[in-house]
Amino acid sequence: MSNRLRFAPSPTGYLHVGGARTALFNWLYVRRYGGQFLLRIEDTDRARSTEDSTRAIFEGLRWLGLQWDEEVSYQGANVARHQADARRLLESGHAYRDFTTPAELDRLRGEAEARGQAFRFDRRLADLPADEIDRRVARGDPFAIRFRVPEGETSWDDLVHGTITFPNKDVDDFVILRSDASPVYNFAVVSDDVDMRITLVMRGDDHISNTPKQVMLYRAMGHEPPRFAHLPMIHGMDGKKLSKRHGATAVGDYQHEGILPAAMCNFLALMGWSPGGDREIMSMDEMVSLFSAEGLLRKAAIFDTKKLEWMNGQYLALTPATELDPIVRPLVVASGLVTSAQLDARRDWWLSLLDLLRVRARTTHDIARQAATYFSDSVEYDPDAVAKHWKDPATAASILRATGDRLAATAWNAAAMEEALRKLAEELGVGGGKIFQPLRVALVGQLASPGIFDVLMVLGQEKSLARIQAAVERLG
RNA sequence: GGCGGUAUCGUCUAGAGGCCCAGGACACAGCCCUCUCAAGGCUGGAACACGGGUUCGAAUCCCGUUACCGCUACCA
Repeated sequence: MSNRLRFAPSPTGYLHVGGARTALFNWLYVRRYGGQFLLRIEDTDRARSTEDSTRAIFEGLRWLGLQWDEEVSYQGANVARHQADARRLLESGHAYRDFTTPAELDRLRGEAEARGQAFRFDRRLADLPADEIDRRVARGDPFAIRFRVPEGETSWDDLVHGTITFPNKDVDDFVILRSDASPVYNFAVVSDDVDMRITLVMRGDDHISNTPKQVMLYRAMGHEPPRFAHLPMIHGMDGKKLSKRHGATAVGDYQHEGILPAAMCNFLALMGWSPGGDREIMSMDEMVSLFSAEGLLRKAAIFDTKKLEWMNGQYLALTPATELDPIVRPLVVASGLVTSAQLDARRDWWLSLLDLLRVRARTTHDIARQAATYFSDSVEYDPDAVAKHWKDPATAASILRATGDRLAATAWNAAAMEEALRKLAEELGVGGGKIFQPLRVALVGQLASPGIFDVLMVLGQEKSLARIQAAVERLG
């Protein structure tokens, strides 16, 4: 039988990195072992669900490259089936009507707490004579439908944890259909997973305690439960569940901070899974072929953005300029210094600039930021750079004047220019840095840049000479 | 409280009884390379939660303790 896995987020926010990781593993599993990867939006909680977050989930998944098979399903559209399933459970005796009101339940819970005891729902509370039940139903009294948990114990063979067993006595008769006839989460999930013919449920391990309930529901409904794999949580740097306090937690945040989707997937894959050995940087294809359920980890991982950025830097260095172009281009165009058409007109030049910058950037924003000076007409001088390399204006001006003269008389190629400037340094009796550094400030205004001859080449003769001239004037 | 889950450097992890007085990566520090910054190379500090077993031998198996996390809702 072919594998059918699903990712089932509730649209109550954005696509969380934890959710993205879960989606990624479901996707990897299907890619590796074959089958379908499905998406189900769990929007039964009308009050908290929004279309915006549904859209954010789609966008996040698409950005990461996790395309789902078949049509998206919406849990909210399945309520009629949930109700029918509940009714069937009622008829078969696996469930019963409970007329206890929520207020009464609250009272009982409060009393138990006051006594220092754990509140347990007592089935006898709902144990009414049949004619009394009929009378109340006829009268229209509200009731919830509760599942009758059987004697014994419930266990399953978890793909990541091995066998997990729960004594049934530890699980209360839980509500499956509220008095307003809306289904409760644990029930809707089972009804939907049965309907979608899900074979493996891979989700966060915060659902482990829900699993015995779901397994019992499958059996009561006459179905074999699917397999389960409970993935570890992702925590923030303080070891607590990742939340807004930890800063960026939505995959969209990272997209906007200039992280590449491939880097994000690679990083996420390493939270809760390891290919074994020392493998770290892996393309999507490599991850697919390396993925295995055996490599799934049990321990919660802490999300370390420092390592994500490092990894992104690795990807930037690995990604050809032609692939970076569509990502970085909108960023530099947004700076207003250049138009997309102008970039097209000098495409080779633009790609070579990207090549220069990508190897020393950690995010695509770093690239865009550093690219700005190559488009602008004037140079913005960083005060620190000026203080360091133009410390003595007169000396700086004279060196720059000499540099400019020499460059003007040299063929505009890196090798020739390097030879000329090194010769100049020798004549002046100084090290190369004494020339290159002031020159760097004149050309880009910054302490750091790509190699100075690369900068000269990419800036071009006219612009370079003009900037040197401008620097000399400013210093003089 | 009850039940369940987890436990290797600050962080991500390798490790499936001897190869481990524990390896790699991020971060940190130092050095090298070098026109700067990255990248790269080298070096350093840094961990098997604790206590009992089992075994000739345990990070690896068992038990207990502790800590953390989750569930314990007519939330999802």
